[in-house]
Amino acid sequence: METRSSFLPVYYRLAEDIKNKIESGELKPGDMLPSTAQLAKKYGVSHMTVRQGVSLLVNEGYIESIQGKGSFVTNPPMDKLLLNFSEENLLGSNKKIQIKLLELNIVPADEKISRKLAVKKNAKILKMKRVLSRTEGPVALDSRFLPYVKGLPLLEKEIAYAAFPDLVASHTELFSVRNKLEVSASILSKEEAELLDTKVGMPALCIEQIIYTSKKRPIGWSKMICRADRFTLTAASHPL
Amino acid sequence: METRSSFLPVYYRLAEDIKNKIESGELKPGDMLPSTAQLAKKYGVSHMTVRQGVSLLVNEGYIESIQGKGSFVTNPPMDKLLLNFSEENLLGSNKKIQIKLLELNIVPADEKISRKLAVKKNAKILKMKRVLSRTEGPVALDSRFLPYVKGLPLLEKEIAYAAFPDLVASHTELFSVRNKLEVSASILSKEEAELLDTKVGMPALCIEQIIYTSKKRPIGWSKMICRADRFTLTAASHPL
DNA sequence: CAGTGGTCTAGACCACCCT
DNA sequence: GGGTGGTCTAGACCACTGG
Repeated sequence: METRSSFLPVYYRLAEDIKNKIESGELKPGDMLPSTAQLAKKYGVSHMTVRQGVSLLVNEGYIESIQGKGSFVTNPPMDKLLLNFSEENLLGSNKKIQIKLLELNIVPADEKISRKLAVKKNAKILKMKRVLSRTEGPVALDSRFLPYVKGLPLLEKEIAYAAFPDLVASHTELFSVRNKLEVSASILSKEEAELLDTKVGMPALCIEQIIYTSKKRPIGWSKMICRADRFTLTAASHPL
Repeated sequence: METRSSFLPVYYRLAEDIKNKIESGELKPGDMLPSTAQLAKKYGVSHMTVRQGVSLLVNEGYIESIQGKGSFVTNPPMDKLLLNFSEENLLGSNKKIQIKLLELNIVPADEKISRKLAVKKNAKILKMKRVLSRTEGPVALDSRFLPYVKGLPLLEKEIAYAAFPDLVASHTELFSVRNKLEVSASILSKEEAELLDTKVGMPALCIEQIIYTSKKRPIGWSKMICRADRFTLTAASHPL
């Protein structure tokens, strides 16, 4: 008749148990867990089930297991942070997003582009330039470059609204991929300031994105200039 | 006499096998994997071993498993990025790092600090201010604030050189767990420019860090102003 | 219903570390 | 050696999906 507290898997409860002991301070970083055999006995489950639970904690970064020695509580690395970067995120989840396409061209690769995209100089490059706005006004100015592939028409809607990685994937017909971000700061030029409806000399976050194929070939480059007064990047340590 | 290509676990080879099929395009995002039973038969291993291999791919973000339906190739999310932020990283791995402690004080919490650290106004706050330099000169100016705990002396060496999360943990004797970052851009003030050996009006990356206990209580706040011409943040999508 | 992934077992064996 | 984690099995049962 007792209402069981767990409709959850055993290995999961075991993991929660240990996690609680860590967060309450009963187990401190560096401490060794009971051996799998001991835990198996204590919880009345099999060796494999214990391992499944402990593995979960290893994946979550709470525990480090060392063969032949034991499993130890780690002090979770706080210098590894998860950064969420997408346009929805940037502009808020509202539908009050305005995107204006300023330019859409095929241009020859100049020095810088050919370096960034690892293509020959004067190779055909699809270039687009957009202004992203929220209700209160312009937030970011975005320039995107990708190798032009003939016979792959893109709808203007798609060009304007697709997230960069998706756009790159759809234009190049290559799958999956790596995304590398570089974040810097700059000061708005006259042209940038006008497009972003503010004054020259204001500070801006400058976010460069390079999209790679599975084997290191760059297939897309994007540079985003964000008004610092209207946008900040956030990141948080680990999943926990 | 044949040299076996695998001194690696079976589940690992199985995972690599599938991974290769994904990266070569043989398996596309959305495709369903063979069922665990089929894979078990094909590779001549047990159900559990197959699951171990597939789970690995799930953890790495290649596969999504749905109970009752199947396991499917995902198009890996490119908006989730891993950011590495530490002072070694910031200043390069060299030992040519110079850290100068400009200020070390106990100050009463002002409006802003009391908000950031969720303490009462005028609570005692340990404040320190540092300049971080590489060989070519100053890179960043760093201000750190944490609630003062009496009877916890800190060595000056420690104060100057410890990573912020470590410092916070050691001063509060709490196991800090969460680290939240906020990245913005600003323009150097006269004072900042002097300390960083450059001119007023230069752009700077502005990185705020807040350290939390396991249950959301803020126990440390740091604000770092980085010369944009000497430092950029980088992040990359997922593990792969 | 049959087919899928998810959990769990009881036991075997291996690889590694320490003493 | 004895203790640790890591791999693997053969089979049982459950939970969920879909026709």
